[in-house]
Amino acid sequence: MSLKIATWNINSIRLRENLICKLMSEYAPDIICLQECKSTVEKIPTERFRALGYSSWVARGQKSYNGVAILSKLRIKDAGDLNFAGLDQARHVACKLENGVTIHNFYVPAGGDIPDRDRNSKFDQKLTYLTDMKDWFKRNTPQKCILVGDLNIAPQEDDVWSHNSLLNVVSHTPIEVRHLKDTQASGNWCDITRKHISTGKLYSWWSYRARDWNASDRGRRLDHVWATPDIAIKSHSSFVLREARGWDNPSDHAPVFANFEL
DNA sequence: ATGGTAGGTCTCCTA
Repeated sequence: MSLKIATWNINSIRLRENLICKLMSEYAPDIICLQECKSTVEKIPTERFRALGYSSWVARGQKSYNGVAILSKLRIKDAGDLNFAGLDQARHVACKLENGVTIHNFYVPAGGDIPDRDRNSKFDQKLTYLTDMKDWFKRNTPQKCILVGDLNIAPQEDDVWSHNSLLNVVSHTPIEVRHLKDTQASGNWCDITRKHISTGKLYSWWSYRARDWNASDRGRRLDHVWATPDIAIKSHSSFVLREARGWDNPSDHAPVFANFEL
């Protein structure tokens, strides 16, 4: 069976209901993982999603901040969530499909502005969150798993518009990259996006603050699709839907897609 | 070197 999955930091699921429906109608992923829903679970508008075939869904939410959801055309069997760094925030939800594949959807803390864990508690929480992820996947060896989400780190030089300019900017600092790599290694995760698009600049986020995000193109690849080796060998293509950043009233993130033939 | 925009909500926090 083929499996097409998309991950998208939506920056308010209620404000962007139309854009999600557009993605569903025009690109028809089997599974859409959303982050920054900024909504309690009860207020998520699921009716139109259901009408478009996404009748199985799970979410974790809170008022104003964070929030994650998995909207699926395939029946979801089981769901759960993990709470890392003692934050008690809606930053993770997981589900198991009937074909035995598990999907993890993460929204890693952004980490504030100052890249120093002693001076900035949000940066400390981000690194602790990644360490807790690493420890959890070390203790619970993932198999037949796909991990997606806004991990808020652009690890490679080609994942940012300027490696040198961003070395001291939260999202691309060496200590964050090291933490992300350690997390990746702990679960034996394969970076699916870079498996298929191995060289060249690739971004999934462009700041709202740019005068012209498309012309200046100062992007970062903050959104990721990973898979365990048993699933990774069955992946065959990936893409970032850059055009979605230019849709009306857009999120500052573009959806990232991966295709599998399981 | 600085400030730029966006969303949610309860007047400022977070990204």
